Amino acid sequence: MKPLYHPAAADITVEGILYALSDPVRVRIYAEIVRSDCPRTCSNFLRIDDRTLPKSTLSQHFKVLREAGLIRSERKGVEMRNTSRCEELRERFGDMVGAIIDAYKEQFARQDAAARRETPEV
Amino acid sequence: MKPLYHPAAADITVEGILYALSDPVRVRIYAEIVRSDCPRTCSNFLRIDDRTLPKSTLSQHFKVLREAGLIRSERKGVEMRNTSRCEELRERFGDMVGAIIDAYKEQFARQDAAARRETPEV
DNA sequence: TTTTGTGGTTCGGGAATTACGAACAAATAG
DNA sequence: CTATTTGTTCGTAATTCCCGAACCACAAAA
Repeated sequence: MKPLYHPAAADITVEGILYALSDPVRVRIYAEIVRSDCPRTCSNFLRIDDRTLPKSTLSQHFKVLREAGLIRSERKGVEMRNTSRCEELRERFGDMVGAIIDAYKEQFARQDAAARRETPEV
Repeated sequence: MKPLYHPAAADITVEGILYALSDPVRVRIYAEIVRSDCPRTCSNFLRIDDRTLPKSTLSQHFKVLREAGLIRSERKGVEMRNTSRCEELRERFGDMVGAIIDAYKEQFARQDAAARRETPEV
């Protein structure tokens, strides 16, 4: 099986990060990886945001996150342990990634609130 | 001619902004608009980053920036005045956009430095 | 050791986007 | 009016994206 490509910290680009995080599904995944203590696997996200995603699609999303430099993936037996590269990113980009995640969090909260207003619970 | 669509501040999304700024050409344009005192026009950017861009492509880039909510465009005679929507963006997203621009600035500086090392001037 | 199961990747093709040349539109100058 | 300048729209080729099907690697069961 092909080795997993991870860019060196110096090769991580802003455009790569922004592109990776410009997809709501990928952000949900990334935010959960950041938030979580233990590493997350691909199949932790088969259901996300009320949608069921095929695993081929998920695999692609993880690849994008990995090759953008946002996460580190290690095979551990059958599964893949994904962890965030926080420290390296902060080192290189200051609080940019944090600011993005925060902005998304607020947006998701708004959207959830709006949805709840539409459908005021069953 | 069709009216120009500008999203209301409340309708600006994080993913829209990240996507718009995940293209190096668009970032150069946006950064220049932010930096500049007077409004910038489309044809200010026919040459950018050592490439010549067709104006149809440029027009699309401006449209993406506008519809993401990053810039405001007003027809003034034959040309289009583009200004940044800084205040609204800061209001809504804090320092996210600023952090992105700063990160890009540093990256561009690095890349220019690396290029100069390759070609140590004629 | 074969079989079965699980987690994930790769491949292929249709759908959706993107880039850009050509034609067009609107304002202004001569 | 005609010519110029600035920018948009349209059509199409090229690229990218999504997802089902097939596949690969490892582990545990038989």
